Amino acid sequence: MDPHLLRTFVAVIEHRSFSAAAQGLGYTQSAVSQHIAALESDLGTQLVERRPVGPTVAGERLMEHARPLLLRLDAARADIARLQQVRPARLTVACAPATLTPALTKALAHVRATTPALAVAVRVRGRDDAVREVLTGAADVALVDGVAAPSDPLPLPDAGPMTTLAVAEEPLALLLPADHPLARRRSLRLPDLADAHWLDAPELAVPLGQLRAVARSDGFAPHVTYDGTDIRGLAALVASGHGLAALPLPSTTGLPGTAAVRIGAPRLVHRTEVVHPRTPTSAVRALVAALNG
Amino acid sequence: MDPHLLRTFVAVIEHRSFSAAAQGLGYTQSAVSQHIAALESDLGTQLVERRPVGPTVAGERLMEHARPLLLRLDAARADIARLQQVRPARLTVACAPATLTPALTKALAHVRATTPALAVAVRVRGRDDAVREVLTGAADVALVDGVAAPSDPLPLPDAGPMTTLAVAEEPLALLLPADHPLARRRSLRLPDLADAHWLDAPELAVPLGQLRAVARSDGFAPHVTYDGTDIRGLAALVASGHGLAALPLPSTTGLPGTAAVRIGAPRLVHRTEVVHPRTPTSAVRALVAALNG
DNA sequence: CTCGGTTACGAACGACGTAACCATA
DNA sequence: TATGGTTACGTCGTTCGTAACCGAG
Repeated sequence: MDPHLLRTFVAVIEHRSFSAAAQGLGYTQSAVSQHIAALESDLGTQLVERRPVGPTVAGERLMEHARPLLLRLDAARADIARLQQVRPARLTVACAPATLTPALTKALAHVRATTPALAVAVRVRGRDDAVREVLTGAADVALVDGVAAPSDPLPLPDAGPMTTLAVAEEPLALLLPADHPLARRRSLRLPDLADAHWLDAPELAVPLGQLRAVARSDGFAPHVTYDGTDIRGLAALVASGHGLAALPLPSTTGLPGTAAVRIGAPRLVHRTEVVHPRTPTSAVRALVAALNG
Repeated sequence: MDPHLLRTFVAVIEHRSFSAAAQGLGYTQSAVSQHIAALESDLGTQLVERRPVGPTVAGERLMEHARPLLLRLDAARADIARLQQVRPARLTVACAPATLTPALTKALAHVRATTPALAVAVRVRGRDDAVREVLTGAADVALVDGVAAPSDPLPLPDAGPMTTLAVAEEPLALLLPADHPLARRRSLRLPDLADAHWLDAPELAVPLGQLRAVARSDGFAPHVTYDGTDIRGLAALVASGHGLAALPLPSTTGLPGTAAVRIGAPRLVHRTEVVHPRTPTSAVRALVAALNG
């Protein structure tokens, strides 16, 4: 199970085509065919269905391993490379949409003021992508958010050693239409809402999967999915009755047509964490200090 | 970063010798030397210190990645292999010492009674080894224990997809000498004991690292380490004042010279979980059912 | 007939072993 | 000097690309 073969396998499944994967990888179609054949003979099973191209059952199982495997391989390489680098004149922040708050912008401003020559970049990513960029060295530090019990850590993908530190915990709120019967309540119990119509906004609001996990419930089925990162767009969907969404309380103010009700039970918080490598650059250390100070 | 090279690297670091690693792997010493040289040139850093042989800083960092990487590689192969197998005439249980309880032996008896031809094997392993054996297919199912907040899952190494299910949660108790000033108490607060003398019995009692994590404390420093799996041996050490140990309450009865006091705060439990692959054999399913029924 | 995956084959490359080499305790 | 890691080099296996092949739509 050479990583090259795994990489080819992943590309084939993603492109649903041998030739497209070959092009993407800079191989010939023949080489890709040979790679897949080698993998299949090594594992003793067919992994890819041809015409149309797609994973077999074993192939799908392999995919669950291949991606984290390749990620960790890249993470290991990046980790070693970081030990040798000497140029801390860059600070790239990968942050989840809901973490781009005044606290972050102020901290960034502070870092830029104290180290003027620093090239600062901010990129908004999904939670897992943000962590992945830190692991592979594409970003220096990530800010991710999610829901958890108070002072519990967030469940993050484990692809290698990294340092995580909580920077904020805010009450959790439910965003609902202003004219919703529950909109006047002071507080709500989450279990009562498991069967409601939910908006799944994985990039922006609390992912329903996390909600399901912390609430230990099978409910919270997505009714409508919102793939954007714009909170006004989410609010518009909520206001027009497409579903409910869980958000950090502070970011629910001033959203027209909606009301926010604090979630009282179970005791949950919206949590923001910084994630950075074990060997942070001085700029990362400065940012983390500014976020905490 | 070919897995072969990583495997060689790990062997070299473990054996603290190129030639010993070569022997262990079935290579010549020369090949091992070439493997290390290839890795070092690939990553652009020295990884191994020679004479005496040992990891450099970068090498230690690589070790943190190499082991989980190789484990997951084996897990992936085992996972695919399981999909093809047809012989469920074997049931190998890897269990942590404290999980070998009457509940388990009764469940095993039940499984053996209903499927007489089944070859049952029980092996006692450390927590991580037990999980590793399940991932690599060396065992069919693992029973592991640890400490956690009530109905929180145990922190297990994430080396691939697996199913975990809680089978028991018992109150946590502190084992101390019978004549200890706290021995008469009905209940104890854990934070008050962070600075006590602790026995670290990672194979048997609650690992101090887990205790430190759930109690969010820097204390619980190991005073004496006990590497055995025999609870009478641990009790003897506790009775003679070598330190305290946290154990599940039910297993503290009848230990001479010791007293057990329930840990009241924070609210923690000793938790036992079954771990098995996503594609359990029928025997595994039967065992899990018996454990829950 | 065409598109796309497979197979055959040769050239280039890489990996391993043998053996000579060299550095350190 | 002996032990043990390194280097040189020859052999063999592997991997890739070219090109012929073949099966499904």
